Amino acid sequence: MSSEQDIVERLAGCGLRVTRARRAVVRALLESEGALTPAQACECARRHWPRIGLVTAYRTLELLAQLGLARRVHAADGCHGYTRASAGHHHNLICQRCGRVVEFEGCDLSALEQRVASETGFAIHTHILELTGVCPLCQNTDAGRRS
Amino acid sequence: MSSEQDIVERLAGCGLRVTRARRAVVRALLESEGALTPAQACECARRHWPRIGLVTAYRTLELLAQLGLARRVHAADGCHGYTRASAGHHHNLICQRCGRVVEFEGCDLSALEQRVASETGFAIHTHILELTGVCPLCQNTDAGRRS
DNA sequence: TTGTGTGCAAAATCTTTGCACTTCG
DNA sequence: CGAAGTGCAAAGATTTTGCACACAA
Repeated sequence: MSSEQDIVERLAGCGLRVTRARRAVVRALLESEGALTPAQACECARRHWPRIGLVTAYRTLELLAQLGLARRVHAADGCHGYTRASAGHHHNLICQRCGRVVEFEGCDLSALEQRVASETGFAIHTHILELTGVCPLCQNTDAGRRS
Repeated sequence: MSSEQDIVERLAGCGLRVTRARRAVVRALLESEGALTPAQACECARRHWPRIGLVTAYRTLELLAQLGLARRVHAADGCHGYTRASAGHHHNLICQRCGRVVEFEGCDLSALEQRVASETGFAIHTHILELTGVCPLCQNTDAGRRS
């Protein structure tokens, strides 16, 4: 997973400014175990930079997502959450009980993609893949308690 | 793909009423090649039942999704669209140019799921998978024209 | 006939935009 | 200093809710 330092360097490398507000959003994402909506990210970021506004949370999450430093989480109930993202091709594994998000890599869908491509005639470019289940902590906890 | 008749029977079988508004939304979904947002579904459904209101489109799509007769489409720009869904475990293949949605089946992720489960300790219950690419029609059309 | 389902209007949310002020580089 | 970035307030969308009426069963 990227560190705050990595992200700061990445921003600077793109000619983007490293502001307090952006740092605060980045920290919120790194600290959170689960996905954050813009409103939640704003709230968490305020711990680091109280003056941050909701609009900046929206803009910063969108920016981080474009840079590949954050990723939208597609849950059954919507896709308004963002989570930190490592460099490279990764996917998310989400705990349906506590919301924790863990990354994994090494999805090998090329065989599937080839089969579907030849069956449908589509040229397949990319995919969305997310696994959902129950994390070890929640398994050890009798049904339903939150982390 | 389910026919209108199948869907009607499914509704009736659940003790739900088969109203004109519901039929109109079902037809809108079946006629559309791509995913429909509630607003779009409402507009299309009006061709069959002009008095339908937007609220009913929301409620009906949600209802159909719960019955497994419709499915949310998770695109990069959001997940506010619904598409028709066949019975059983299927996934969507989406044309990034014209928006056409095609179903496919036979995703075999069990090996991947087992590997990730043992690496992370999660008990994996389900997954979201969508492929994105360019459909045959759009491939034959010089960049960018819509169907 | 009866109660589920509907449409409408209004409320509640969520998201984007415009603009003057800050602040990073 | 200069321009990118921010916060605020307001506008725009989207989604939900309350309620009287309609209409499948």
